[in-house]
Amino acid sequence: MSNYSISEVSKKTGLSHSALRYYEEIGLLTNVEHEGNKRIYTDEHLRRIDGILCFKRTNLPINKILEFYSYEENLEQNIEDIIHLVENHEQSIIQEIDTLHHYLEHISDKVKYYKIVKEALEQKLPIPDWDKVFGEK
Amino acid sequence: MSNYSISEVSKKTGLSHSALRYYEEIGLLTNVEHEGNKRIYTDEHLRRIDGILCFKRTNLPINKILEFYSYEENLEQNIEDIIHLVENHEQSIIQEIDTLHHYLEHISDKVKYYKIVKEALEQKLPIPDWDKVFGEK
DNA sequence: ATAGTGCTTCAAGTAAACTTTAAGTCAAGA
DNA sequence: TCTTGACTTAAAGTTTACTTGAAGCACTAT
Repeated sequence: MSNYSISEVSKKTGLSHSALRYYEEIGLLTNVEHEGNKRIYTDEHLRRIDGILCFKRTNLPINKILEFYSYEENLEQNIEDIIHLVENHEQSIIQEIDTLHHYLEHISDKVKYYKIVKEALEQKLPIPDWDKVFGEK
Repeated sequence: MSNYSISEVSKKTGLSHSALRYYEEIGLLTNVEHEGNKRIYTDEHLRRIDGILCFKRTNLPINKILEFYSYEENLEQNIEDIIHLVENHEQSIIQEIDTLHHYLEHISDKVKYYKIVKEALEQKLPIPDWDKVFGEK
């Protein structure tokens, strides 16, 4: 169990100093001790930050992340809510992956199309229509 | 080739009236004619909006979308840039899908964990540690 | 004649998630 | 002793992508 300065935590987590202070201010990081006038973070904090980043990188808004950790304070009483929250989030990630897959195809088509356009331009041929390349609709 | 009022376009695309006006204001929707004092959208506009939404839903920021359509104005001159833009975007979508898959596993573990916790609570057993359920690290 | 509907403009307001700035504390090193 | 560097606080500022509000025009229905 070691202690870390804000700079060390920033390096380890990729979060800026100001973001770390912001998280503390809004109550997302709690129990940050001060030795003299300096913050001290523990391994416990690092684990919490890992959790936060897991939620954040999957686009759970901060107020929901706050909600999650507030439920965790009293698991017994909030077990239903916490399961609800993480299950919902799981579904929204699955949904988002699906959406991205769907639109990725369109974007890949655009890549193909503009490469064909480039070829045509280089050979001074007429620029082919999208519909001619991919068919109507 | 038909014409559409702002309300019809809003219904068809899911974009709000104000969003449509905003897109016009920033130059993302161009050549919107006014008959009397009313906007008229064409099939051309609907196609453009489809394109915009494809980019938007894959998290391409609006200024990049603007950039894309400004390149399109002069394909010949900007073909390299446009290919660059769509290829970059394609990669960032692939990357994002990957990230989501990665964190989805963690979230699914959380779902499992809290369901086990719920069982334990119901049977008045001690709440198992995360590490006991999933192993260290 | 009046009310309602659907549109218009322009300016100001909003939410999320930080960042920036200004002013100050504290300990170590030259 | 003085300076440097890492830290502190509190308040104001930033960005993105819109939304909201106020005031007004044009047409239709009563």
